[in-house]
Amino acid sequence: MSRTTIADVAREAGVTKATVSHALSGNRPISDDTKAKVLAAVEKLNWVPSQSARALATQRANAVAVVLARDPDVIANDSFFPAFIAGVESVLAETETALLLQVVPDRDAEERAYRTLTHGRADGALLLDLRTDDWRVPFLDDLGLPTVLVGAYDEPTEFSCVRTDDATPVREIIAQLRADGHERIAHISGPLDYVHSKARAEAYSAEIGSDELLREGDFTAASGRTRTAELLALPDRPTAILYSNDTMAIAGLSYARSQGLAVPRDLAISGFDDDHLSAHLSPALTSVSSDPAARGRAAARLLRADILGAQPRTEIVDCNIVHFRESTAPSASA
Amino acid sequence: MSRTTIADVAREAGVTKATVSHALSGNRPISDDTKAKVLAAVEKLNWVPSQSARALATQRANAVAVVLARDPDVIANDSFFPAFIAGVESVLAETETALLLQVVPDRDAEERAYRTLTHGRADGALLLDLRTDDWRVPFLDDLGLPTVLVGAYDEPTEFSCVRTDDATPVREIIAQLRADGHERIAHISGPLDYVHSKARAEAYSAEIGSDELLREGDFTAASGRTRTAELLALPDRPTAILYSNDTMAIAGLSYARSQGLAVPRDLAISGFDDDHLSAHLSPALTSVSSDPAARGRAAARLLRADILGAQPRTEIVDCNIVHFRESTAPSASA
DNA sequence: TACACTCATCAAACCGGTTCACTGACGAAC
DNA sequence: GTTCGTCAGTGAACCGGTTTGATGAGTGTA
Repeated sequence: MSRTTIADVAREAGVTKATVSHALSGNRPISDDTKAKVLAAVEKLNWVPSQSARALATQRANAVAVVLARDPDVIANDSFFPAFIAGVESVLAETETALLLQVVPDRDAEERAYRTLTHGRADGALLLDLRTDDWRVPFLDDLGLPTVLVGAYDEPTEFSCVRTDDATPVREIIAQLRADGHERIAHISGPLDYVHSKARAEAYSAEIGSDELLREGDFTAASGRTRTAELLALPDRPTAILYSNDTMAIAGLSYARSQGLAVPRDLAISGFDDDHLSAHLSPALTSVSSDPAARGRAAARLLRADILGAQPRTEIVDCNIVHFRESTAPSASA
Repeated sequence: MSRTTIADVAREAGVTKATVSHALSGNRPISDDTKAKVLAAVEKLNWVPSQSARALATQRANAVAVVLARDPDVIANDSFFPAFIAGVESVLAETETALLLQVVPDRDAEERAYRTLTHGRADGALLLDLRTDDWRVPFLDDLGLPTVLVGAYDEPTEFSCVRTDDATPVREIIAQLRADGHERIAHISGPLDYVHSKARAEAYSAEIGSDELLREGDFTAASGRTRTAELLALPDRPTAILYSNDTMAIAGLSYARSQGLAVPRDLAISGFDDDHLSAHLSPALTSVSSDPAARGRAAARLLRADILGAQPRTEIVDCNIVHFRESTAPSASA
């Protein structure tokens, strides 16, 4: 089954390839008459233009890419990612743009991946898991690949950016905990070179006025457990812990319990990112839902605009909502 | 910055385009001497071949696709999908194959997506969320697109297939529950036109010998709650419920509790698919881990073989492990 | 010295679209 | 009746690779 090409359609309609192309794209005026003939031929032959030929001719891949340098395990346990992708897709679908996903093991592979992308595979990229002073930003700038940064990026940059306000929910949670009588409030952050971890940790430090009870985790359950153990072993242990994601919070909760502490009576716990199961735990986990789908939609729209040549701009998606649940309920003794 | 092409490399190395191509692909013998010159030129100019040009010339997109017709919400709450994708990627990365992800709203868009894919966008596809008598199977067969089915598919098919044995873990759980003294064991399934839901439900029915306590859910928390409520309202209510995924199980657990039932004392509960948080719930949820990453790897390998023209074959990934946890612990009263 | 036979390289065609410079026909203006 | 402008459509070049048939140099043989 040799596939039908635009030449077949042209022959069928009794016109040239150029006419077929113009009739369909509308780039040149074509009489309604021949336009109808072309459409009929397209229909009859069930023709679909070859994406690779079109990409070569137009220098447009009609695809955007997400390159992830994460460990497969981390991807699997991340509640942000799938929802974000779903949001991205909902926008891309409108323009028949495909989403290219690439997971790479190391920086070398990542550079190669981006290089290949720029050469006919994708028209733009979304940058996730931003680090402070991320090497990819100047690299992609160099490559000239339209890019949207997801997360805050403080260096000056030519790229569009989707940010959220992570400081406000942190302050809200701390305010509530204080109102409930907590004075020793700790924070277990994600890796501090991730911009979002850092933003949360800095909001915590600023509000509390000290880093004494700040510990750096890495978003895994194991680190949630270890850091929690450290904090609870302190002579003057915290009565509340704010975690930078739900996985660590739940691991912490389960450790605290194993030490005979009741949550929230002896220890208040809050997560971040609101995993879909968190509301169903017992105690239900206080967390911050951040509508990853909305951020995905915003990022996709910005990227589309960038590719079409619009000025880069920063969009703040105001989506963080604190859900206070049982795990931070005021203890009866307070 | 007009990108460098193979012609630039050829000029730099003092040879023709053809020689560059052969030197790199090894399709024709090229002297070590010129090969070295070519490589030096490639290095110097930092040349990366254009994927679109290559795709057009070779009729190979070097990409495979996953088209999802799911609701974005469902994607966001699915623990299977990200891990599966991660597994797929780990295999594709070896051959610089990209993964194309497309989320479509309806069947029309899905057909169009597949048509476009076959025309220069992708070399093959992975089919998820298989239904009994799925229209996509004959459709893709017609299109001639190499495809791997993920999940059982009972109709005769020319496609490769990655299956799992879902019946055994269901039987194991039921056996354990019976050993713990349960006699009224219910099952809340996923939509029964999904092959994996159906396989689980059929294993349940066969083992129990009756459909009296079988209810059809749809994998959402809401359905888990509703169906649980129905079962618990029965005059002779079940003392154990087997859910077809963890989300429904947790929703059911939380409903049962709201009705004053203790888990596992008054009601034993088991999930399926082992969400990463399930082990951390309290009570920790008995579930079946199914290693989605392993299935992703198997599917990607089969697809790669298919694209290269291998005979289609079915691979059974034996990955289902039942994790018995507190939610099905034998009640003290038993 | 002529012949066959490799081996390395070249030149051109090809993949399937898009785009641009050009042509021919027709109507309006002078 | 000639000239100009517009409009619809044509033909060829082009995008950047890969592939194939032809070419020429170099070696071995008769």
